[in-house]
Amino acid sequence: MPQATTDTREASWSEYALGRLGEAGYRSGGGRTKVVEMLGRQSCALTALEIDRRLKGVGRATVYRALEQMEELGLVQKIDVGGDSSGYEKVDPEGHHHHHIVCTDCGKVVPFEDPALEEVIHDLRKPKGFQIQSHDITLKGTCADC
Amino acid sequence: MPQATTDTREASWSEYALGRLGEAGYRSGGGRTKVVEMLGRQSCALTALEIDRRLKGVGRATVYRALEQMEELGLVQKIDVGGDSSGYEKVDPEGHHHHHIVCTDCGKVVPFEDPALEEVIHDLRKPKGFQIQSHDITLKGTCADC
DNA sequence: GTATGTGCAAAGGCTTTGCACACGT
DNA sequence: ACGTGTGCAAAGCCTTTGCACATAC
Repeated sequence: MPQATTDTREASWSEYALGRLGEAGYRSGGGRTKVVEMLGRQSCALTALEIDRRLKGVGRATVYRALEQMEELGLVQKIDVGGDSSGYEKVDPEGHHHHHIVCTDCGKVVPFEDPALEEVIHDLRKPKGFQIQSHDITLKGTCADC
Repeated sequence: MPQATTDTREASWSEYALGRLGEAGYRSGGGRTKVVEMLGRQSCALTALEIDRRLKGVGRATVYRALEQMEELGLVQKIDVGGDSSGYEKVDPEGHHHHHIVCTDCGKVVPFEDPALEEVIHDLRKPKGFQIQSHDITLKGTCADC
């Protein structure tokens, strides 16, 4: 039952994120909750403007503020999607994640994952004194349609 | 003679870049040449505004246009330096390159390289039909001073 | 001499901030 | 009731574009 499993994972991220926001001292407001639920439904990145466009009743400022707060708590990650605006996607609390390939011609973003890559990144010898919080790998190239 | 070796490498990138720009049909203009030489002197990324600030006689538009043209030819690479603006750095024609760690607190950018990482990236199984041109890996965390 | 390169200034687009009002606690 | 969250509009900042002049070929 792959579909059910996916739904459960996504639903639990929203709950998890709302919980963490509560613990961090944020009150539960309508706008931010909608942003959280919107991101929870996505499997890949969305730009702030795209979220704003889809969330009709929510102000643009609220979207940006919610994303900023969640990024600070490590609930979402800002990623480079190769345009003027950046993409945001939920961070899996269990550490499972993917990376992105961006088509330099049409702008399409395709997610991919690679266990060997994760392993190397994890074992990386970091420069002196750095405490790594996240990593973001973006491949650029041209897709089959371009 | 490590110093001499470095100087040679950097000087040859400027020449190489200017040559490629010429082959691509661009005339040699004063502003763009200064941008090329400025990038040639750097070992790591610089933002467009930083280049503009340092190049007193050159217009901001010229800096952006030069960077855009060079990125299209694959002479420079645009990288995410975790702020409002993006960084640009020269691409080594021999394929030798590094990646970046950005401090989320102070914004400091530190370069690093890792042969094992390069190997894995190179051997990566790309999604169907994608032709990879470049890759950009950014680690985020806090540095020793933060 | 003609087409391209350049600098300045204005415009454009994404993001942030100020402020008054609504809502959660 | 008090303080936080929200939406709207204005401001900010980086980047791009328009245009007239200078420069390369």
